[in-house]
Amino acid sequence: MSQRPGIPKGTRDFAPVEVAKRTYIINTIKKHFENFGFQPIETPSFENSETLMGKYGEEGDRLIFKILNSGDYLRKVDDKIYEDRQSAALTKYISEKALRYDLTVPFARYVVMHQNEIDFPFKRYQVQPVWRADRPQKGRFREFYQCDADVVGSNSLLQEVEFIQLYDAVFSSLKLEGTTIKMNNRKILSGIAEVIGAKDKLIDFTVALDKLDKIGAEGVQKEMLAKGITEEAIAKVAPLFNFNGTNEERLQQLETLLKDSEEGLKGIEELSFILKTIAALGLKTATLELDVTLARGLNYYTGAIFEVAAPAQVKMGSIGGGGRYDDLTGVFGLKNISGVGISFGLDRIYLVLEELGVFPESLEKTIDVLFINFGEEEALQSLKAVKTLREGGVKAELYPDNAKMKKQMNYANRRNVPYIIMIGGQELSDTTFVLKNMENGEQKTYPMTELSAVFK
RNA sequence: GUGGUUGUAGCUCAGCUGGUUAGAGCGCUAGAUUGUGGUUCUAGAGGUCGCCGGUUCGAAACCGGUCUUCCACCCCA
Repeated sequence: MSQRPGIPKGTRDFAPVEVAKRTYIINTIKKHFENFGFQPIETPSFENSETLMGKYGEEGDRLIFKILNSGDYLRKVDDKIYEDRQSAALTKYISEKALRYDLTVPFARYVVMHQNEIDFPFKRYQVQPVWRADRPQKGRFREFYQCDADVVGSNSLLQEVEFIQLYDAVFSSLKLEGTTIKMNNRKILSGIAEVIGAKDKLIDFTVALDKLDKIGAEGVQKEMLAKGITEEAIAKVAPLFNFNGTNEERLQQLETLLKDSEEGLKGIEELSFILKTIAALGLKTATLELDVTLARGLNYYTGAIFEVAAPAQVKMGSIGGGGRYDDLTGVFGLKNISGVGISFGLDRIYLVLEELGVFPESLEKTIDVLFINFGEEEALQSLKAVKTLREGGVKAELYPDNAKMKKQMNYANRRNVPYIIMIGGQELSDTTFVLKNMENGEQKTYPMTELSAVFK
């Protein structure tokens, strides 16, 4: 009996064209990472559970793929725990390893483990798959690639400035124009929570605020009330619900709101510096926008928070995100090391480029030239030519069988081969070859000696 | 994790309130065309109707479960 083939939900196979397009994106990103001075590292696809658990909040723990222990793992489980059937409690007895959930936490672990070999500030990049036990949707998978660049060991806000330039450089290079880099600062969010007297409800407050563009001002107020934030407090933040104008104007409004919060004012100062510096340097195709409702990754971000939105005409969640985390390595025992980094969502960028039709056409081409097979002797002559071309860097191949011409031509067509070369009985005796342009159908006979020159 | 949605040929989809042998277009294979592809014509191959169970004389269709797809929450790249 043969079994029905299938792959787990949220995972994909990639065809040759898709791999070509993904490689194109990855190479573009890597090129810019290196251009900005980042160095690559890689970490294992799975980590000890304790390295990952508790780093992404309760929700995160649920989405981490756990790996079942090897061997007779149930034997070691306490009878009481086993009989209670509490999955969460049982997990730590039967699973000690888990698949990587993102690249930031493993990086923090790496920094702590290798602190004595690292020269700070350390700029690293990492392009590897991560796994989340999420329910798939458009642009959301259970296995996907993240492309991260982070700097640890520098408190300078110039790092934030560099990351904004990096986003701009990569997206411009990918012809993905019109992206919006949204920026906020954890200190501003804390400051707002402080001045409205809801400091203890920071997370609830920001999570609700983050939904402004989705559920509107009324929805946000409703959710805040439900989370126990008072009406007076909500009235104080009301100006944020109609927050517009230039970045400068927004900063001024914030300054008024946060005049009594030392932390909030610090956040404004940071944002102000970054905005001013970027304004002086200029961006190619991206727009930098101050967005006080942006509140992602609060479990570890302490300063700047970034998120990149695709051009408005594409309906897609964020295609990148990042921020500053002052104490990520703290949980692994290394204090006072500040980090800041950004991430590119490869799979989503792919979908956006596809939708906008901005992948280079050349990615569709598989080989430069196909030789038609006319029989044993002709094939040998063709193979000699193939060898010469390959040595010159031309992607060439000979059709393996002496099949009908139509079949061989069809094959060339389907593979988008731009040229074919025919060496049949006539050409064999003349030591010539026929070059045919598959696009316009033109063909011409050349002496064999001109083979390499033709492809220059 | 919650609620909903989807599944019929390789692909896109028809298939009536349950009723003979489940169809179309595209694609594929072969021929027309033994050294010339994309066009045209002709013929052909290809289906556990997602899977399991139930209702029924009879199920692709109705019901339950399950898997998958997509969507809204949650969260997030």
